[in-house]
Amino acid sequence: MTTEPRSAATVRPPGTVRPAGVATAAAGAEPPPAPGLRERKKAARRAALVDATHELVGAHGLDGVTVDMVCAAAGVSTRTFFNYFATKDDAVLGHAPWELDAGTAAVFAAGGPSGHLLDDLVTLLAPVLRDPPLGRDRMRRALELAAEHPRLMAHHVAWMDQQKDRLLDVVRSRLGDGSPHLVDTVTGLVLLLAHSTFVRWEAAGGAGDAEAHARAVVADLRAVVTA
Amino acid sequence: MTTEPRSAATVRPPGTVRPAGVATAAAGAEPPPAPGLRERKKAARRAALVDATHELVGAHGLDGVTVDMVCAAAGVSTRTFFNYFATKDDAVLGHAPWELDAGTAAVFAAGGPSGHLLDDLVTLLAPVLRDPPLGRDRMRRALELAAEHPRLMAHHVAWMDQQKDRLLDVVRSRLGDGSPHLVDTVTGLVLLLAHSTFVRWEAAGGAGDAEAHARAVVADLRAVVTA
DNA sequence: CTGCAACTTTGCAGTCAATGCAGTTTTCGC
DNA sequence: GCGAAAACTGCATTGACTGCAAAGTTGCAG
Repeated sequence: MTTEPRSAATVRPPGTVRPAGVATAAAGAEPPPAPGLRERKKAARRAALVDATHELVGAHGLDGVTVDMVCAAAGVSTRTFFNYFATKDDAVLGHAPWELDAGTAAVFAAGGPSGHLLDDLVTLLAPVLRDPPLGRDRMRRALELAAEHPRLMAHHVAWMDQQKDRLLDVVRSRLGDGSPHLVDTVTGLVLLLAHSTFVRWEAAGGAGDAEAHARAVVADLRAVVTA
Repeated sequence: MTTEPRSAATVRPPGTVRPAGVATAAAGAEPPPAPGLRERKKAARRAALVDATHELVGAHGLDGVTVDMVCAAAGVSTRTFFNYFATKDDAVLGHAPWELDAGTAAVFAAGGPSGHLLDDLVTLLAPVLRDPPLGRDRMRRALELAAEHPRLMAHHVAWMDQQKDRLLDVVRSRLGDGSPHLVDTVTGLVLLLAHSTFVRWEAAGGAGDAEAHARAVVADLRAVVTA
């Protein structure tokens, strides 16, 4: 590292804080295997880069910021930036790797928990929406920016589209291999669901439970389709 | 122009061919105002650029082709290329300006023709799907490429998302200003519809009527949502 | 706490997409 | 034909992004 560490994301020791509450209701849940220093540093850096980007964009506007500026601010080489993000815009949007909870996914694949496809989709997505990989605040800022800049929104949509594969697998296990088109359409529907939820959530100023917004979207969909 | 004209898209004189049939059922329809030379040349060039791009990509792969190569092949300056397409990928995808048929749009906005939102959406989109601005073949090739290259598909989705505004207006006039979220969700649904239709159409090898595929998608949606 | 293997970061050189500008050429409407 | 508007072109420049090989870190035995 070059000079001083970034303020924002200090590397905290492993199994400490735990967000104060709730043992996630459901079953099992082996304690997240306390990632090593390497992992934590990586996450911190990613977050720091996103933060630096957001600050600079706030100050100079989206196109007034160059990757080099961000790197300077975050104390990282340009080359490294691209080890973390494929694109400048990815940093703005805070796109980070994410996982579907394995347990929930299994339940979904088996046709549960409610048996209603759309409802179960919401259940499936809720955890990710509830705490996104980089935290709500960063996501919130990213969405605000996306709402302002069409290019970003487009990029975001595109990114979501690329995440489809993850979902495709799960949906396929639930629906079976018989109807590939159906699977595809459903997956698209999931994206729409996620997107609309984001938008509403953001429009509400980030208030309320993401899941609630998702349910509202589902209600709308039902109304429209059956009308 | 530098040397020789491109083979593919010759500039044809104005009010000639007319696709042999059907006076578009509905009312009025002033004959398309026979665009002047300028317009025709522009369209031809756009098409030529897309063709050149497709050929080169076929020969060298998506990333083996530079904008300069395309320009050389099409006999156009690099600078001009970017007067036609905002992006290299836009050329690959053959993104061109398009219009919603004013008459059909009006009918839709008024709640017609069938009164069922989804069905009417299909009716609304059918003309554009049926003859896309640059012709089916080019669209077909573009979709094939998009299916191969995730980046392109992403770009395409993003592009469609940017076209939303056009639709947003129409959907809003139909649904009223009361429920902005609903409008937004419906518009997303339209995109999903268009996209899924494309995909199926492409998967079918470009065979059959796009509208038929669209109706199939709608059927799937109904099944899923009401299940 | 030593040492090796695996993983990251970094600097550098290079490619190429994309844009602004200013001067020419082409088309339009009369 | 003729002037105005629109399109095309070359050029110079910026900045995103990549490959590579040389350091620097971390993980994990021994």
